[in-house]
Amino acid sequence: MDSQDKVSTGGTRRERGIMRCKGEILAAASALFARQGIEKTSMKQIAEAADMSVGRLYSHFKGKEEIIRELLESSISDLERSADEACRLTDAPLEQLRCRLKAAIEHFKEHMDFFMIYHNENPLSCEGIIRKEIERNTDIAAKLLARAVESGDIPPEDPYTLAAILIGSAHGLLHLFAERGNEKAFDEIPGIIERILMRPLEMRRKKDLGMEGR
Amino acid sequence: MDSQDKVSTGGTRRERGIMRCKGEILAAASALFARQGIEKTSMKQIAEAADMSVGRLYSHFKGKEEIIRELLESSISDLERSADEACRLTDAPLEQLRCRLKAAIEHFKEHMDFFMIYHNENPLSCEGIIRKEIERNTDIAAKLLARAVESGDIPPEDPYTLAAILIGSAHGLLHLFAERGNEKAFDEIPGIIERILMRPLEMRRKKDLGMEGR
Amino acid sequence: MDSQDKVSTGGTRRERGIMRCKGEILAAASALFARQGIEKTSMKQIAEAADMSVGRLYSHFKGKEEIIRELLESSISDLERSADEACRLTDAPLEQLRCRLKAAIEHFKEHMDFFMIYHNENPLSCEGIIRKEIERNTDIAAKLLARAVESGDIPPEDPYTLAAILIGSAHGLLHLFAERGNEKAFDEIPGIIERILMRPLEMRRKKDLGMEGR
Amino acid sequence: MDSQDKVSTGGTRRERGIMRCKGEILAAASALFARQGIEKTSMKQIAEAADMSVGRLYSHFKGKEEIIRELLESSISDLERSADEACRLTDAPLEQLRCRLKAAIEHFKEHMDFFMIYHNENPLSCEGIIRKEIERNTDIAAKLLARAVESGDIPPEDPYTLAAILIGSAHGLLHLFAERGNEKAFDEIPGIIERILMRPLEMRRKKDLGMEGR
DNA sequence: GATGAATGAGACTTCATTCAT
DNA sequence: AATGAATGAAGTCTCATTCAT
Repeated sequence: MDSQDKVSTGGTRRERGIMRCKGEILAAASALFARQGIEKTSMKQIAEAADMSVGRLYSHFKGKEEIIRELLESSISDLERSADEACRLTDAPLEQLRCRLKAAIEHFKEHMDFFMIYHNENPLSCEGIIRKEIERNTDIAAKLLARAVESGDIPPEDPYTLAAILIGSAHGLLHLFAERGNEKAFDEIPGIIERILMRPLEMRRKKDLGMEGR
Repeated sequence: MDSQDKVSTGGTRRERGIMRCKGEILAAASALFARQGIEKTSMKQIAEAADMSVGRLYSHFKGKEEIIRELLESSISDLERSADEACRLTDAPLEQLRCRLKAAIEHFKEHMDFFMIYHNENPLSCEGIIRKEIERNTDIAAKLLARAVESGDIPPEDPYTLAAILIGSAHGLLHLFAERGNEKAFDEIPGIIERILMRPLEMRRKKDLGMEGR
Repeated sequence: MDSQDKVSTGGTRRERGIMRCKGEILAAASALFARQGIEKTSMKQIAEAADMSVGRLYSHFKGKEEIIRELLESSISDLERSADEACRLTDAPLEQLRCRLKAAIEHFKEHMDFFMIYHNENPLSCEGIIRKEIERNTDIAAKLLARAVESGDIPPEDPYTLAAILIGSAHGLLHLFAERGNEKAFDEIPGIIERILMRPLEMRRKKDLGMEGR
Repeated sequence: MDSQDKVSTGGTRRERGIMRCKGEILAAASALFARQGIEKTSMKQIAEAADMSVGRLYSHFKGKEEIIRELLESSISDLERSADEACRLTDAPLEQLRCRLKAAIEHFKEHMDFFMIYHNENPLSCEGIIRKEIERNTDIAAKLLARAVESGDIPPEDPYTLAAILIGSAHGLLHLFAERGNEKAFDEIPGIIERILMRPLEMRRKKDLGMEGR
């Protein structure tokens, strides 16, 4: 369901061929970037990994920069789509946040190459695409949290602060488990965050309410 | 009290000149690394920023690699020293953790260049120095948290999980405030973490105890 | 029949193009090395002499070291092949020695660039390739001389001593004639060595035998 | 008795100091050149080996080139002086040749550093000083041999040819023994050359005379 | 369009030489 | 005169990009 798999749908046969080719390039680049970093990966290496000539890379992309940008943008848009789809079934802000978090973590688990790039690469590289995505994510989370504050689900904390803590915690746990080579543990992250972060927040609000009720 | 300022003490006049020069190189490199990343910074740029010839860099450092290593190692050891000194006055594990966190954040605030490098650079670069430091910090925090669990200060959660959340949250908040160019807000981070993470943890434990007490 | 001329046989058109290119690089390098020495020849000079860009050199060779090694090794192996082929028709050790000497001298005459490198270059350079070749040649000559001693063709001198004298004399004469720019005189060297060195040696043996015969 | 030891004679105290200093530089350079080659030896290395600053090298020599030239010239002039002195006691050309050869070999044995430089270094380097010395030596030997031919001591061969063989043989043997690390064997070289080269030459002449006598 | 050899700018590094102290 | 830090030219090598086939 991600960009590399999208190659076989729509367009003429030629267009599909082109998309397949672009997909192969991006897949090869992704694997190399994840393993050895973007800067240390040369166009020749990408061409060899994608089993094609260097020249063909330039038929499909303007240059290395564009490969990086397109890879990051498509990966990020896949990630966003996953998150967006995951929270369609509910309107409750905290529920949406939980769904988005779970979807994002699942996505990383399924796309470890992207995870490695996203977590290891300098977020300033390639015009700050990664940095912008982090900001964007924080924004979305903060808006949901603002609604949760308004509706009294959680105490009146600054939503951006809460978002930063939430996302930072998730990153920290992903890092910890990835370091240990224990990607299966990714599944536990939503539960951990629920127990350590979300429930206490909600509890605090309920307790306050209970006290107010007297 | 950090490596760049240590320039003016001890040694002959010539030695002090040498140390000043090394300091100037490291300062110039630090600023460039922070702004544009390590890989994108050339020896020529460092030399120009430090207002000297390229050759002089090689009188003081074996090569680019050594500049990076020395900069990171001295910065990290400064950071560690700050943290170690900050927690000397207490034995209580949670108190030590709070002190270390506060010291680290203050250190980052005082050394924004290092902060940018530490937070943006690929943690695998330069033999994984940054990665090791993150692991080391997680280790220290986890050990303190383990003691806190044992002594019943916090509920029996996995200490590494808690450490990852704590440090991840701090990173997230640092990132948020740095993004906004609001470094003054760094000071609020310990309070935020106290309120959102630490107190609920401790409360949960006390409530449990209270319930047990019945 | 030597490496530079082997260009036009076998392979696809492209492969032949590549071999031609390698050949041109080796030819240009050979001429420069002969004229001004290996160390004093830069990659830029080689590229200019071969009428190509510096980068192209690195498409065909890993670096300068490899150009030197490949040039020396192929030249030396050509020399050895010439010598080996020249002595196939006889089994008599002294006859083989004469054939090898003649072939080597003819080879040098045909490949003056290689001769200059072989005779002028520091024999320790490039992992001692030249030094090893000299040793190897001395070994071969010494073994043939040992057989000649055993079979009574020459008096019982130490074969390595004789080999060193033989090869040293040849080198001395090559040097003398090369210095004078008189490469045609190379042809006379086998005759000279025959008259001054070989015949007296054989004569001595025969005289001894004659005396024994009484 | 060579240039390095000459420092303590003549001139004012200052001049002697300067000469001592030059001698130390040349001695240090000589050792380094012998061990690792001229090109691979840097001015800094020479200064360190001579236990002085780089700047001082330039007080005594115009540059690296001049150190090389002066070292080679003084070493060569020592060698020549040894040879010249050795043949003062006789007028017979062949006897003079024998004395010169013996003196040269002894000189090499006593000054292995110079021997290594003389035998390994590219004879074209430094304006061809080594090459000129070889030519000069060949000239001297050839002139003595010409006299020997004239006076009927040896048969009427071309004296330059004989000289090249003689010197080439000596070089070959020096090489052989040096390679084996057996410098003591240098002493045997005059005897070997006598037996293998000189005596047969003289014998041939005598035999011819004897035959003529009938 | 596809190929991959070729280009050439630019990175890192070394070192002979200079010069302020 | 002595020092050795500083200079900067020059060398080796890499790699994104181009272009003839």
